[in-house]
Amino acid sequence: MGKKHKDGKKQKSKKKDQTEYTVADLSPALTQAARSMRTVLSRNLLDSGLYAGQDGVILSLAEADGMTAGGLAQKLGVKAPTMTRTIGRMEAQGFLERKADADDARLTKVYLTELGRGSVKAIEMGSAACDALATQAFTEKEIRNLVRLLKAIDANLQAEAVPLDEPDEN
Amino acid sequence: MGKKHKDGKKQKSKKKDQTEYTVADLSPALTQAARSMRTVLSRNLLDSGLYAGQDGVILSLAEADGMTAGGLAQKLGVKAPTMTRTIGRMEAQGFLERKADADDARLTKVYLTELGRGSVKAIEMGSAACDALATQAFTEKEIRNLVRLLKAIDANLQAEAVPLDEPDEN
DNA sequence: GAGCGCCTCTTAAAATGTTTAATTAAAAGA
DNA sequence: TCTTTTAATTAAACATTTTAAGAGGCGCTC
Repeated sequence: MGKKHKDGKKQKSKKKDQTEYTVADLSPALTQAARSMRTVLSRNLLDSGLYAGQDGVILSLAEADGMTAGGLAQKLGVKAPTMTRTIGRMEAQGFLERKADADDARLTKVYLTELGRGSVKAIEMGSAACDALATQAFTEKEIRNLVRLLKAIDANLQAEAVPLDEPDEN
Repeated sequence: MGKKHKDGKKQKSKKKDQTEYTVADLSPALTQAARSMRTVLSRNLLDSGLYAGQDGVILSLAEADGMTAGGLAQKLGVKAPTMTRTIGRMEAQGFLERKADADDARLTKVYLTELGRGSVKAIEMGSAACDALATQAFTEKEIRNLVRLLKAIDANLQAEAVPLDEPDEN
């Protein structure tokens, strides 16, 4: 950018030397960090012919091949039609294939193809490169704590966002 | 066959009591946490008639009214046409208005309307509620460290993502 | 075993968000 | 004056997501 940043452009609420973050800084910081990571991840994924959002499907299947479409949707936090569309696109790209379940014909099970299985390593490498880049100069302890807190945030929010079993009558 | 090593030689994701997270767990955890937060934030924002992504514009203008369209785009990490579109939608909704700069007619400066100014508090409250929900049972120190690390991640990724001055031919 | 309800997935329609490329307008400089 | 650069917008294209509605199959009850 051609602009010059002045040093003391604004000191809204933080000490100039301490950076006293509060809980109010969390959502913007999390949003921004996730956006930056998605940008870098997308760039890495493009080399495999994948779009952002598809890598989660591949990795989930690499861990448990033959998941149902609904299971994938739930695991990745999207609605069923979204997953149908994503799966359809990825099937057209040759990364995976659908097979009807033998026992229950309502279920659509999703399996990785050879191409899909071959892309797992590329995805993991791209993801690892992104993670390494993001955590430059972090200690292992910081990384462990960071992941732990992120997972706790997710659990806290999902507990509120999805009141799963609201037992009315049992 | 599709499964990975089943006996825990690395216990990367199978152990639940130890939670030995590694750097490889970062991007999925960050992605998931940001998705959950966006979901909750969107729900809170809908009460104000705002969509996700618009709150950043309001808050930026609340801090510095009269920013240019380009400045908003840069601050929020989107391209100029995206910001033009977002501003246009929000202007139609009555949250802000555009005015040409008096000195430089190329610049479009953006100002909050009364409606926009009135929504600032609602946004901040919704954001604060989301943050509080997300950080249940967190200590203040954990929160400070978390925000600090998230900002560091963003800085690390942006430093790589935007190789600003790239003198290609000289 | 026929009908009814429920579950799973898919299709359809609509809205948002994003990008690149091209266009318009205005300032800056030679 | 003429050329170049800058800022914003428009246009075209595509990805992602959602809700609502439809199609098909399973299980249970009578």
